[in-house]
Amino acid sequence: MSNIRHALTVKRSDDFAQWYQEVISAADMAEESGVRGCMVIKPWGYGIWERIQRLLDQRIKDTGHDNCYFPIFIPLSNFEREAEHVDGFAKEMAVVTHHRLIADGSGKLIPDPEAKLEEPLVVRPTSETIIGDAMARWIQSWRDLPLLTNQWANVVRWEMRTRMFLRTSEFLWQEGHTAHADEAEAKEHTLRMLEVYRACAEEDLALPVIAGEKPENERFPGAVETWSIEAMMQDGKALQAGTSHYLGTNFSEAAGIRYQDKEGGQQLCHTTSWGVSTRMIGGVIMTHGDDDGLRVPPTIAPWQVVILPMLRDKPEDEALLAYCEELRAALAQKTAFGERLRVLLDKKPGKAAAKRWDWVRKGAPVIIEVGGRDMEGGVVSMLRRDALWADSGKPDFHSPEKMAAAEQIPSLLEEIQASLFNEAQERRDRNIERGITTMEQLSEFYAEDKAQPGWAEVQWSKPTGDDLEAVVEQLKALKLTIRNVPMNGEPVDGTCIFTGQPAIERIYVAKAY
RNA sequence: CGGGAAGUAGCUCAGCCUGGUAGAGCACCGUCUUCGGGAGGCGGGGGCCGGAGGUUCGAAUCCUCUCUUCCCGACCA
Repeated sequence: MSNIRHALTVKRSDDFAQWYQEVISAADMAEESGVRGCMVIKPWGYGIWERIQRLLDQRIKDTGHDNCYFPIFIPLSNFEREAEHVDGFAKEMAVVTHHRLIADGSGKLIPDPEAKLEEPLVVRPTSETIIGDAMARWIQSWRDLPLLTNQWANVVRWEMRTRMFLRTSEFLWQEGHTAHADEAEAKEHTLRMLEVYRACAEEDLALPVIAGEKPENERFPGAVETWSIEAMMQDGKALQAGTSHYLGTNFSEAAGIRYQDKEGGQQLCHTTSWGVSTRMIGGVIMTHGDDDGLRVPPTIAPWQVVILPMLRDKPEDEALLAYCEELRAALAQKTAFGERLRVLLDKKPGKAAAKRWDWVRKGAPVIIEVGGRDMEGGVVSMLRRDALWADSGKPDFHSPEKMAAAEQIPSLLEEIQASLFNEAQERRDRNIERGITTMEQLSEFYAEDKAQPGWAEVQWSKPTGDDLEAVVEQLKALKLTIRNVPMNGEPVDGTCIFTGQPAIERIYVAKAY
């Protein structure tokens, strides 16, 4: 295996952080923008986001939500109404204070002091407050409930340390905001959307996740309950891939979101919010990427099948292109995952062998090369990106008959999707340690010399307030965080690893992004 | 935001210490030879050396400031 010449220069096992960056540039997904913490998302990266958007948007609509769009600028006073919320976001907000520039006399432009805004506007870091305002206007009676909305937008959080896709100052996301008549219904909805995220992550992105509730110290500012889906990356760290919040009446009180009930009384609404972002793409990279680049799950691959004719710049090319076009047209009629196949016949000049490696790095699920000899034999040379190498150390080409390939590919794509998911799930399960019952064992498990320890599932007594803070401090010393309390977790049968008291529930502990 | 490192061709970097206005490999363009494979020969294009000031006869090179990136930390729905 060691004689394989991989398509990337950095291996995961040598430097995971650098490998991650190389995948992004080698797969041509995104690049630096020159603006601190902001990236340019290139066609292949954005194409993956568009796929995620399309699939998730359908799931959101299927659960009764309507899309809308709210302003990117939020009046400062609007933001100030919910105290915890302000506290959580104040440190990382971009603020607009002027509406005009003026020449300073030395060829520079400066904000015009005469054009200072009466009230500063913050660039939205999230939209609970401004959507809460709208909800207060839109909701009059119990007949208006539940109010189920969603918006696709960009948000800005002035992050101190950024990483492409995982944490950028500006990122793209979807934020759902709903209002309900009572607590039970709002809580139920919070979990319904968590389940939507679980399904999206596992079925669309092939990311196995653990859904559960965040501990009190990890709650969204202003939330009563915060739930998350957590995925394990190949270096064993956890990635919070989506969150769903039950906000109680906190934002309703702040914005005056009230309705008249059937008895004629005024009631506060119970609201929820939930979001997933372009961060998901980072999760896809760190879950499915390998030493040859990205491997995109077929459901979210902009192109699922790429056909590369071995052009020679000679008259014979025409027949070869026609042969490839027949295959492309046949494939384009097929469906997989309930959608038409997305097939590219890559006619760009250049040798097929060189272009092949470009598509390997990008992670197109199926790559088909076609040369004159294939054409004579009525076959094609097919490569599975998720099973790239043969034992010989060379790319593992298969040679099905052309139309047979067209027949096989839909089920092959579904097989690839399942294979990527299973590989990730097995790796995750293999890297969850369930036998830890003391802090000593935990400390040993995460000792500095252990390369990729993964997660620990431990039992605890669910301390709150200062007691919880003490636990958080202990974990911090080991660079660990509590990820979540898994839903449907095993019953407890021991004592709390932190306090020694009888355990109440199980939690996942891990290093995290 | 603290500590460290770094910004020179599209990419990876050399040159900087010991100032004299730029180099390599890959990529790119042309051409020839190849042609079931990430090819080779020859020729060629491309850089105000991140930006701004300063020292100097002269700055990629020395000094100051600034911007950006990477690593570690703090912070982080």
